[in-house]
Amino acid sequence: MGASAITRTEVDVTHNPANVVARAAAVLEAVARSSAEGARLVDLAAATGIARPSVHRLLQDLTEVGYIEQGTDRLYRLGSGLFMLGLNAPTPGWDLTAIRPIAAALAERSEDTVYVSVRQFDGVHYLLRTEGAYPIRAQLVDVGDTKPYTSSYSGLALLSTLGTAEQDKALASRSFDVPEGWLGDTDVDGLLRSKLADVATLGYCGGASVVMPGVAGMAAPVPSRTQRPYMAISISAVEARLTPERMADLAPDLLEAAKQISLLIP
Amino acid sequence: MGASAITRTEVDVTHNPANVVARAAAVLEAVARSSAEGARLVDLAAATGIARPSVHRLLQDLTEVGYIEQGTDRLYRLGSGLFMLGLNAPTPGWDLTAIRPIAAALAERSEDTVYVSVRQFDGVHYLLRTEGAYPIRAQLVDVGDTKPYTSSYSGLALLSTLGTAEQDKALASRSFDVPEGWLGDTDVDGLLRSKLADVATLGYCGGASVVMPGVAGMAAPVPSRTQRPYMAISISAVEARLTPERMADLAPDLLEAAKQISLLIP
DNA sequence: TATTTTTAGTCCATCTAATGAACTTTATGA
DNA sequence: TCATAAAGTTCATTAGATGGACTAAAAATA
Repeated sequence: MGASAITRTEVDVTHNPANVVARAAAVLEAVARSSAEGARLVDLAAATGIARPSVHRLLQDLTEVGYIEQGTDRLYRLGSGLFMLGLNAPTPGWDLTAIRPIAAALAERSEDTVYVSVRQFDGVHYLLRTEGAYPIRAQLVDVGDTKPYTSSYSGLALLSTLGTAEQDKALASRSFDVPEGWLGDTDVDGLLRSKLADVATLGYCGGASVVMPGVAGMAAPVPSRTQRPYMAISISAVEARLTPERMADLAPDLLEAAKQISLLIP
Repeated sequence: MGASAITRTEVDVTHNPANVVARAAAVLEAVARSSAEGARLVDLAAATGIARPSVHRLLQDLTEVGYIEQGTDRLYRLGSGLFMLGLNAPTPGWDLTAIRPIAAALAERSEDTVYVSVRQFDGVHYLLRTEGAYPIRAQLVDVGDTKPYTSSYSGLALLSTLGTAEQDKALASRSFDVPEGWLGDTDVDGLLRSKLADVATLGYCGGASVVMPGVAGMAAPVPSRTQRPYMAISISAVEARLTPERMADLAPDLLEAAKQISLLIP
């Protein structure tokens, strides 16, 4: 080694530039993965492994084109420009042929109806249904339907993964088809919020006769490797069959099915 | 000019590097603007003003992250990665759950189908539809569809708020699905321009059997507090029900609905 | 089928714009 | 008030983006 020379370090390995598009995408997806409340700059830097100043400038550039928005709380969120692009983008080919057997197994195990659904705009879009062996079924939704979050446990499971702003909005505009006076003076808002909390603590939520008299259900969000959860799996049955005990009994199977599906989706 | 010297050109003004994120976004939006069939490389280069090789590499990078897909026909389309991001992105300010009741009230009043749509790139994107009580309906568009400006009165209402350059462009490329010879020797260009003028003078435009035989419609742009109008509300019905008299009768309700919606959007 | 025309994709010298360490500013909270 | 942490800014360095020129591969035409 040259004993002479100045203290000049051998090489500057600090820089690590790479494909800017890939870096910007990494930042976008880090934001998408973050809590719906928004993401902090430091966390995005940590998540992507990109230096803070670089992340900061990427976020600025992305803000300029409307793909990122920054709140007064300084947190970064996805921007509505992405929504507009997303409207024109094709839906990913969910591999339903691979997902269906998992749902079918759960339907066989539970003997009731299993739904798989995805979050779409401001509601739940049902992708598939598999019937269990039990002959009495409540046919509340069809495959292809899109329903408000508050109209099903699937919806609540998905809503629980969103920010408080979205939750407040969904609860404020809640509307499920219940007979006048059915719920009496129940604190529906509080009830629904407790269901949302259940998802956080138990990984699923469930109940009976809230959405519709005589109908019970339980649902869990399906984790995603790349995004905030956007898919849910649920079991729907007549009230008598989904007692709290039975729900606790089925919960491990529901969560296991969700986990299996998570391996098949982006 | 320097008589001496070699043929070396004075300066190389060819390069025009700029914010990569902005360029990638420009390419994405050029693809989004293109026909759903896909976009050709040359056209994207022309649309964005970026050199073909650069567009090509940007497309490659965007493909790598799933924001662009290329078919075997070599055409470039938006990728499903954008759909996934769009899922987590906020809708651009407008709150459909608040707008829907207003549309529903107009549908109830008119007994026919009411659409709410937004301007998107070079067309009209339908956000919601509420059916009226009248049983005979023309189902021309679905929610989620994006149609050219010239294919509906909603489109004309939105187009009227744009510059003459955009209007000329839209009218030049007009294409609606009418039977061969349906319009005879009508001056379609003049007719459409008169509809655009109607919006300026009356606040709405309407007519029958231009877009499609037997179908009539009327539409008004929804004012925006912060930008040029980007949303429209329209009534669609079979021709017999939307006579000029009835349109004049319904116009105040249409404009009132537009005004109410304008209070709910940015 | 051969020939032309058009478009997609590749290569590479140039040099801009992206990068991150170091620094300043702003917010949070004790 | 001061301390701490995060946001945001600056700037020398240089890696990677850029587009002209070229080649390859389709379409289009004869």
